[in-house]
Amino acid sequence: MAVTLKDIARETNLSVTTVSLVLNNKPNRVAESTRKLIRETASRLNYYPNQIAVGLAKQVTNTIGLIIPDISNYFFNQLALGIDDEINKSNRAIILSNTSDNCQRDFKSIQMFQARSVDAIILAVAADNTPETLNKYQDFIKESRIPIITIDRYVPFLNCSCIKVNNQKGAYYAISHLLSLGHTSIALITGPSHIRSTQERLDGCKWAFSEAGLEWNPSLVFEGNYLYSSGIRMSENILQNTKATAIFAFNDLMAYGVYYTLRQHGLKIPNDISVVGFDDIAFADMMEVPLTTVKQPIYTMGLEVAKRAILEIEHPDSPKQNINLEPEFILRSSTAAIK
Amino acid sequence: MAVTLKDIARETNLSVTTVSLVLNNKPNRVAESTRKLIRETASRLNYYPNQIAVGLAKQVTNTIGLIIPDISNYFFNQLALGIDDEINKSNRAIILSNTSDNCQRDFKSIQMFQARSVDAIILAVAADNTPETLNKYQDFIKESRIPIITIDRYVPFLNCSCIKVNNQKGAYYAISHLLSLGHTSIALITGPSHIRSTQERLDGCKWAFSEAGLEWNPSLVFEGNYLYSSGIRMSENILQNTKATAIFAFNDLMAYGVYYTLRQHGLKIPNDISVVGFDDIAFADMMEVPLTTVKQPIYTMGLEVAKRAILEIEHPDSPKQNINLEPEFILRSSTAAIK
DNA sequence: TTGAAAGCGCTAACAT
DNA sequence: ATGTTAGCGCTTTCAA
Repeated sequence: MAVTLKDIARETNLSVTTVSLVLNNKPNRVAESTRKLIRETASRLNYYPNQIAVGLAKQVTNTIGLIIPDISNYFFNQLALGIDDEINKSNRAIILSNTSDNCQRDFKSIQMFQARSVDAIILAVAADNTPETLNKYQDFIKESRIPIITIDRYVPFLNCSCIKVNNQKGAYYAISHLLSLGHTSIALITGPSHIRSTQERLDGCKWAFSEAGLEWNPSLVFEGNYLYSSGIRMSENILQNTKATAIFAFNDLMAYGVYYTLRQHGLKIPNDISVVGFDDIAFADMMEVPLTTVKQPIYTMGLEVAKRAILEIEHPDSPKQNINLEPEFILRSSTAAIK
Repeated sequence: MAVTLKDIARETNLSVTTVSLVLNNKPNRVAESTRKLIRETASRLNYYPNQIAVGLAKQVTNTIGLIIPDISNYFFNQLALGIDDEINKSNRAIILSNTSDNCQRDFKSIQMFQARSVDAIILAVAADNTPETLNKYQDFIKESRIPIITIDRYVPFLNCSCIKVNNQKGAYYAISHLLSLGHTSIALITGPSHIRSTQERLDGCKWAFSEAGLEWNPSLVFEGNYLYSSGIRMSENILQNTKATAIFAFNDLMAYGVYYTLRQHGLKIPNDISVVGFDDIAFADMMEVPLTTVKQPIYTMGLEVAKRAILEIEHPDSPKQNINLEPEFILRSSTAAIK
């Protein structure tokens, strides 16, 4: 059994109260000599407060719950890294739940985290939502007395802070770049259309097109699901059904799927076709043709969301906030001027 | 404030004990009618037991601590996925700590997890160890009343279970394959030599060479650090200082570094030089030349270590166990017979 | 300057 | 069949 306050109290012939007071640096005027005595025996006995007991007594657990769809996805593990680094500074711990993009597990995890009295929840909602399940989030969050911060995937009408990248602007950068190279027939591989970030990126594309005075062409829009395999599938479609000279995939994973398909067809990037991605996942420079992409400041986003969570823990009444981080256009070698 | 047992007791005019008994399905003979009443009001009031209080009372938190060097590393996030999936079945939670390969944070995390009364700790020790720090692990683990399971990186003399892949055999597969293709001048890019898994893989290589009646040639051994960049650096060395016709990198990341260097030098894989990796990280099929490698059953390892942790929680006296999982040789396109 | 006592929400041994 | 009581390890109010 670990050393407790009681042990120190017995050892020093003082009360548990006094020991607690001293070890927590409370402003009570405890004699300097006894302070010293307590401190010394505490460190001699290797005392470390039982956080479970502290949690019960103070109703604060110094724990933050993190709910994400897939920790093996670069985006989310990078995020987790940022969160962990920030959380760590304040001596809190993070308790992790992986939902495999199943929103039922979102609900289950929120409940479990509440039962464990986490101080805040950071939530990247699962992708398998329907309008009905979206409502359920509202119920869960409305009743929650602990702050919930959503990340990346904004859920409309949810009264909680949300941190994400400025998707419109990112997509706008991508399309503008391709337009500036003379491409006008640009195929899009999007994410699921019910996901907010997909819609936002789509908006950014439209914005760029309309600014250039170009018509919006729905037959160049292909709905993917953000997975590698759908990049392969959709680019097959694109090759068969369009004369696109460029492809903008709504994330890098799908862009690499495009790479695969083009390789199979003996087409060269960027000479035969230009490709742009979104995210800037790690292994861009491992590819034979480094991918031009829109970089999301993922790690930074992790830091920010953690800071935000801590802020809402410490100031429960602070107004909810929507934070949009700025994307950055990264020019590499997968795009070229049209011939 | 959440609903407590007391609320239900008040609502039903029963004692907290009775309510607790019923809700925990204790074999006390509580009248069926009151059971029903309690169950109904509990679900009506949306009762969910406070896990912190349960933890304090039972000294069991249903929480497992996970300490890993780098969650953004494919190996570890795949592991985390397996652990999470297994843990989840038993309604436990996982509390995560990322050490950035800094062993001081290993110690800090172990301490924190103890303070939080986790039921078990799963530990992949940080890579920055020295003989002195290795001793410190012993102290920490000897004094720990909660089971600690180490993973992947075996620490000698540590009295705790360890789960990892059979590194010797994996390396043996890799070298045997290259030998069978007629390569005899095979360069090795290893990990840090003080890491156990490096030593084991080295052993496997030696075994294969000696079985083939070949001399061990230390000038073909290059010490890397398991990072992409060191794959690049070491393969530069190899090209400059050896006449190797094949390279076995001790992990895939470094193998991709080799890809990079060879590309820079205009060398073709596998015609000019053969490359074998270790791990089988996700994006093998995203590469232009799919990598021949030794697959570690990482996800399975996650499941297994979680099962082992649960077993040691439930049977604290079960003897410690060293489990070696079997690697699998994956033949793709990065190796060819010598010309 | 220090300590007693109540309480956080739950469990469990022991009454009744 | 149900309730009383003590206790898990800590914090905190109030009293001495």
